[in-house]
Parts: sequence; C-alpha cells; structure tokens
Amino acid sequence: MKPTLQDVADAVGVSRSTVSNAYSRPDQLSAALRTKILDAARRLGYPGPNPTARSLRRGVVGAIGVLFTSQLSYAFTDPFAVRFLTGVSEAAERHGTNLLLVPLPAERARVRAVIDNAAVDGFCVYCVGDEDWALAAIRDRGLPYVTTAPRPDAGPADRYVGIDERAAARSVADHVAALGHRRVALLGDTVLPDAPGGPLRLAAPADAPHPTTSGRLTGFAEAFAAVGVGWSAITVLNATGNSRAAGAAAVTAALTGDQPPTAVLACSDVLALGALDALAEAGPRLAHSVSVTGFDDIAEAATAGLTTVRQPAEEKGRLAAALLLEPPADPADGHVLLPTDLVVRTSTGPVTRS
Amino acid sequence: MKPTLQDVADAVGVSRSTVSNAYSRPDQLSAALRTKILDAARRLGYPGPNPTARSLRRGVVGAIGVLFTSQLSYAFTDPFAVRFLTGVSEAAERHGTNLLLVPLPAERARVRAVIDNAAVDGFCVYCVGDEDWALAAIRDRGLPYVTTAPRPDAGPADRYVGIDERAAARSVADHVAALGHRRVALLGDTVLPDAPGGPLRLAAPADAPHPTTSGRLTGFAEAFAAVGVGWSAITVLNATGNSRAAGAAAVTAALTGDQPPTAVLACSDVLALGALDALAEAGPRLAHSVSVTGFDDIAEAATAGLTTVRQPAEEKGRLAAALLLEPPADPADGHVLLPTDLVVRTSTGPVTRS
DNA sequence: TTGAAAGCGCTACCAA
DNA sequence: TTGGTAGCGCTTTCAA
Repeated sequence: MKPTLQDVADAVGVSRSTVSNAYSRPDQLSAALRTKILDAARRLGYPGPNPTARSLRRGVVGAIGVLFTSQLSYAFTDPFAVRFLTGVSEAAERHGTNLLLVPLPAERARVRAVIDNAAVDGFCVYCVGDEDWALAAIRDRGLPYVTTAPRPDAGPADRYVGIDERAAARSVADHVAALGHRRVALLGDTVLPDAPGGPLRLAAPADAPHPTTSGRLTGFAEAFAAVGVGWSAITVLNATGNSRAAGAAAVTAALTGDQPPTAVLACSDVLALGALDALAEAGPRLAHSVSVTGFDDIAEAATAGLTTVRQPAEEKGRLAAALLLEPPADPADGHVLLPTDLVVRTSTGPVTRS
Repeated sequence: MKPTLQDVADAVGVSRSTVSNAYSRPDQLSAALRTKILDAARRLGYPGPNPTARSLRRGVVGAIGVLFTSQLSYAFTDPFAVRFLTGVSEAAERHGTNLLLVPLPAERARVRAVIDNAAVDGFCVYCVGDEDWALAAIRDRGLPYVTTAPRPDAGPADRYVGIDERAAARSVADHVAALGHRRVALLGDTVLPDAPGGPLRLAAPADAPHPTTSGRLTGFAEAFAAVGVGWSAITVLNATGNSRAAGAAAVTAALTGDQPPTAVLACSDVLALGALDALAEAGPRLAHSVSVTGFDDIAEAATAGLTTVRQPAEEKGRLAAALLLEPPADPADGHVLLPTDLVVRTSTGPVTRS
C-alpha cells in the first residue's frame, strides 16, 4: 500500500500532527525535525498529504468548475469559448487554483448528479441558453457561481460578467441601417427551442427565451425601428446550432424568395461566417450585394473582413474567475458589464439598388 | 450549516447507511423507503453526498488531470493543443469523468507541490519538452499517466500515444528534397534551452534535448543526407517559443546572409506560418521562391496553403484519455503510434535558380 | 515545540 | 431489507 502520513509519523517516532505541520505549517516545528520528517517521507515514498483527505478536512477543494452548457468538446471548437477559457485559466493560474471542466449531460435528469459530484469550490457558468437547470443545482448545493450574462432571475448577490447585449447589437445595426439597408434578416442560434433551421415567426424580439439572443435581437430591432422598419418587416432566421454550417443552412433557406434580404445580421461571428459561405455558394451577385455582420470579433472575423462587434473575450473569462475567487466586498461590484466596440470591415456596404 | 447525510438519516429515522444506499445503491432498499428518504433530503436542502467525502472513502476521484507542460493559458492559444484537448474531453465525457486542468508553475520547485495537490485518478501529460520533473512527481505519487510521446526513460508499462516523429518528418523533407532543395533551414521551438532566436549550432539532430524536436530534426536530416546534403550544410534555426512571432523572428535572422535558404522546414505549423510572415515581410522575391513546410496540419495551414504533415490531433487526445481510463489488458497495447500523412499544398515548389 | 483526541462526510462490510 | 461499526487520510484545536 501507499504510505500515509501515519506511516511517516511512525517511522520518525513523532505524532501525525507533527508530520502534518511539517508540510502545512513549517513554523510550528524546529527546522531540524522538519528536515528529518521530510527525509523519512522521501525514503518511504510518501507523496505528501492526500489532496482529497486534505480537502475534506479543510472544507476547501482548491478548484473551480467551468460549466459549459453544451457539449464540453463543442466548447473547444468555438473560438469565443476558447478565448473565454483562456482568460479563466489565466486568473486561475495566478490564484493557484485548478480548473475542473465539467461536461454537462444533455439529459436534464443527469445534470443535477453531475453538478453534485463535482469537487469544486464554485462555478463559472458559460451561458449559452440552457443553464437554468444547472444554476438551480448549483444554488441548491450552496456553491458560489458567476455567469457570463445577467440572469433574469438574478438576485442582488448574483455575480456576472457580461456586456450590454442590446446596446452592442444596436451599434452594428445602426451601422447597417445607416448604409441604407431596409430589407434585413437577423440570424440567431436556437432562437426558439426545437425550431427547424431557416425563417422563423417570432412575435417579438423578447420572445426568444435565451436572454443573450433576445437582447441582441432587441438591439437590432431598435435600430431598424428608428429608421421606420418595423419588427414585422424583419425576417428572423433560426440556426440549429452555433456553427458555420448551421448558419449557412439558415441563410440558404432565406435566399430562395424573389426578395432576398440586402443585409444579414448574425448573433455570432461563427454564424456570420456561415452566412458568407451561403452567399458565396449562391453566386457572385448576392455575394457582392448582401451585407453581413457578426458578433464577438473572433480571429477569423478579421481574415474574412467581417464587420462585427468586438467583446473582450479573455477579459470576460479573467474577470469571471476573479469575481469567483475573490468576491468583491460590495455586492454591486459583482455586476460587470464590459465595453464593446463596433468593428467595421468589408462585409458591409451601402445597399445596392436592384 | 449545510445538512449532511446524517441529518437526513435523523429526519427520516433511519441509519446513515440506508441514506447512503438510497443514493448509491438503489437496489439495496425498497422503492418506498428510497422515495421517502429522497423527499426528506429535498425538504432539508441536502444536495446529495459530498463529492470530496465520497472520493476519500471510495479511493477514487472521478477526474483525470491534464497537464500542459507550459503556461496553461498558452495551451489554449495553440491550435494543436486545443484539438488534443477536444479529443481528451470527448473521451472523458463519454466516460463520465471530469477533467482537471492543472497549470504547471514555471518554477521547478513548485511543480511537485502542484501535482501532489491535484485531486485526480491519473494524468494525461501533453509533452512539450519540459515534462521530466512533472513525470517524476506523478510517478512518485503512484498515479497512472499517459504521455503524448514515447519517453526515452519509458518502461514497458508506460503508456503513450504518439507518432513516428522521425518518419513523419522524413516524409515532408523527402518531398522538399525531391523538389531540388539543397540549401535548407530547419526551424524548431527551443531547440536548445535558453538559446536565443535565430541560427544555432547543433552538433547533431539528436542533441536537441526534447525528443519530439530531435525526432523531427533527425527525420529532416535523413532525407537530405540521402541526397548528399550533410548535417553540417544544414542551418538550424531556433525559435524562442512555439509562436508565429518567434518563428518569424528566427527566420528573419536567417535571411540576412547572401545565401538564404531555398526552403524552411518547421517543426510546427505555427512556426511555419511565422516563417511565411517573415518571408512576406522580406519582399516578394523571397516570398515566392522560398518553400516552407509545417507540421501538424492545423486549420490555418489549409488557409495558408501550407505543405505539412497531418497528425490526428483529436484522435491523439481521445486515445490518450481512453488509455488512461481503460488501461489495456496487454501492456503492449499501451504504446500507440498514430499514422501521419504528408499534405502537399502551395507553400512548396521546385527550387528556382538564382 | 510537540502530541492526544476529535472529527470532516461518507461507504462498505457484516450481522441481524 | 436495514443498521452498527469501522475507518478513508488528514488538520486542528487544546493541553502538556
């Protein structure tokens, strides 16, 4: 068997407490005794205090959980999520805390079990729209958490690091509207649960259940309302996932009519890239005349010349982790809205008469 | 205080064992009693068995550690590392295991402490060349581990998922040699520890301490030896990190002479992209005449038209995790060498007379 | 400066 | 089907 602290104590002829002190509180014993103990430990092959036992006793784990409310493996394929994670890992690294990546199962019933089984001191929840069950489980466990968006059901003590989705969306949409576009389509991921890809009837922007999506749609809508384009004149396109392929499919479905939109405003860069794919596929006429905008400003956006809204991804992760690891004294400081910037590139241009 | 299993037992009037069974071994009690217990638990706000206590008792944690032998936050910026991690997470997800990301400190002295403190059942070690200390600590803890390369000091029981670095490197180098290139430069990350960026004197390929680098350099060298170009006629370029900027800097330093290389063979795609940057910067003459090859076949390689060696990144991660989670009955099956493919694109061409 | 005692919260054995 | 007992390996009072 692997040696335990007790074995070391026996070997040296001291008590367990003293061996424990040798590791955790060096000032509690003489340097000579400490050296003797550490030497004996090395000789016996004792690897130092068992982390699990230490956690149990201390009541602290030394790890925070990162919860992606989607396939964990998917999270790594999403550039924005990866950048967020980079920020989280920087903060964790600086704090000497480990990161537990928790894959959330698709079946609701198992969510609770997964969260209850995670040995962590708290959670960073990367919200993609399906986090309610997970948050309920976290609250029930009594663990602290930070989300990447203000939650509709948030109390004053809830912490989050988000952006002003509505204002950010409005900034791109204002730009598009100023270019003269009036026949526009808005492209979002899972605008309504279980809806098929393509055009979708949505009574109002606020009807999209996911707050991020509804916030962005609201901002888009405001900008067009300001130039006289009502909600009912706007096409909403649903993508069945935040992927290039899903974005392309949704847009392709909207291109069949005789009055295709002159601009597509997407809720993410990944979807926007898919929109560009669909337009390229549809032929040079549309590819050159339809404006497309994204959201996030991932690396590929620059390459593709995509007009988009930049949000500080790494910073979001860094702050989220910091908020979790070092709770602010004033709860009000637990609500952070990061600034965003409109980045105008070549994917948007004046509307062309046709 | 948060309720414990004992509190639930008291509330229902049964023993702790019974409550424990209600959670972990439903077949050990009547459905009626189980329901009663679970209801009481819900009423009291008992979140289910404490994961740490359960781990201590069971002797199993339910998480595997992923060790990047570099800044953890760096790992997320490296496309190959991210794809590896994707594979690991897929396997972990399927197995219901959590992933603990362990940031490895730069100071050697703290490596041991970090590893000793990680509550995991084993480690996937993503090798980038500085893993010896970490592996020693893992072995001392008696935990199983899998590496991403065969280790020179590996015993028969050691598990790894790698590629035949020498043969893979030889395949690109043969391609370059067949195109007529004889004045070539090899570009690697930290070929010798603490060496400055730029040309480097290396007595033999095997002198590079990192096995991956020395394996690739050896394969490159073999190909050129076969066409009469000896090691001493080959330039070795050192990059001070696996980044585009470091690759560019190293190549720029090699372009100053009057006899610049006609081909640059890099040990990674990221470095190769840096080489292309440097050549573009140096002007159209060099940019069009110098061939460049990479290694890994990351997504950007296709966009950049980079000739490279493809290795199955996700598969590497998936297998590494699988090898850790379900050790093969026959230790020989613990040594996996994945196939690689030469991918010829536009970054290589026949040598042009100058 | 050192040691004895008392758990942290849980599970697994075995007996009833 | 249920409960009693005995720890898992450690830290932390507190008293010597």
